[in-house]
Amino acid sequence: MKISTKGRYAIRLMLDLAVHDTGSPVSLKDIARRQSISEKYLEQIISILNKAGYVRSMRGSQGGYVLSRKPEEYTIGDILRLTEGSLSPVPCADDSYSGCDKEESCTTTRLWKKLNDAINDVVDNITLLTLVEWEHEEADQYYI
Amino acid sequence: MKISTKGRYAIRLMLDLAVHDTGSPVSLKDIARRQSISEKYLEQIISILNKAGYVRSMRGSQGGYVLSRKPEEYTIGDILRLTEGSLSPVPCADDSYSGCDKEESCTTTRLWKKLNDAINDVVDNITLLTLVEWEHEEADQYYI
DNA sequence: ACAATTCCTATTGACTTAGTAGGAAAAGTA
DNA sequence: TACTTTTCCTACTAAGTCAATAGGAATTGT
Repeated sequence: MKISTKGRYAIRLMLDLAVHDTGSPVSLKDIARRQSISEKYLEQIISILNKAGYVRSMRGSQGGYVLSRKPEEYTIGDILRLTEGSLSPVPCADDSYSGCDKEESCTTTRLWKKLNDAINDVVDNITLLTLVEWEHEEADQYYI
Repeated sequence: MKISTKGRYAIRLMLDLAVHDTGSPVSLKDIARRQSISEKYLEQIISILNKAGYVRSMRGSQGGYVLSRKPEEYTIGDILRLTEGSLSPVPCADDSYSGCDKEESCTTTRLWKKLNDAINDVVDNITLLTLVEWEHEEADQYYI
């Protein structure tokens, strides 16, 4: 019942892009250094985000990545589902599931759907902007 | 982000015991047949529940298992944590975690803790009795 | 004695995870 | 043009997890 590093790093990557959004592209090298994550591994993760249109890339020297939308337009659920696949705790609680005849009794499915709803309720109501704001709150504490 | 068959089967196993609690022990063979799960695999799972004192066993002919407490005294969270380990979606959102210095920024930890709380809120407020009641509700629908 | 049952340990094939590795292609700069 | 920086793409791998299967020992009611 774990979210893998792929999903967790994707969140940190996107948050890093949101925080360092100055108009000019941000290189993976910088993100990797700031987040202490292998640049080579981040390459694979951002490639998923790139293909899905979540980020835009500029190749070559001085190249890098920028968010293609505003931070408030990405939910955490979007990012996690893209990188992790379905967040449903069991296959049969997934909306796109269609193989449950007698395998799971409906009683336990009802349980899993409740759990699924609770998870979605969190990740679909927190956006990248929320995380940026949280980060600022944290920083404020040092000055107040 | 999946609950494995071990945890799911454990829930179905305990629910089966709760539903078929007539005082006399229920054999794994019967449970395996009713739930369409390999008896050998169930052995391993119920062994965990047995060692934790969740069920009591009677060996030999006419042997089997009975719940050691009342259905309302088991939460789904108890059963899942026992069989699956921690339900926390990431290591650092776990209460017993103590290795996070700079690895994860506190911002994302705050996110994972929210998710963790949401998950626990569901599984710790549903008991075996709840599942039994749900099962009866389902059955009722055929007669009303 | 026998059958049914729990108990215990080992093994296995498939899959997933968390990267590492090497190099091609593109683009800005000297 | 040559060089450097950067993205892009594919392949590989060691370690671990999952979901069982397998075989047999110990116990107990009939």
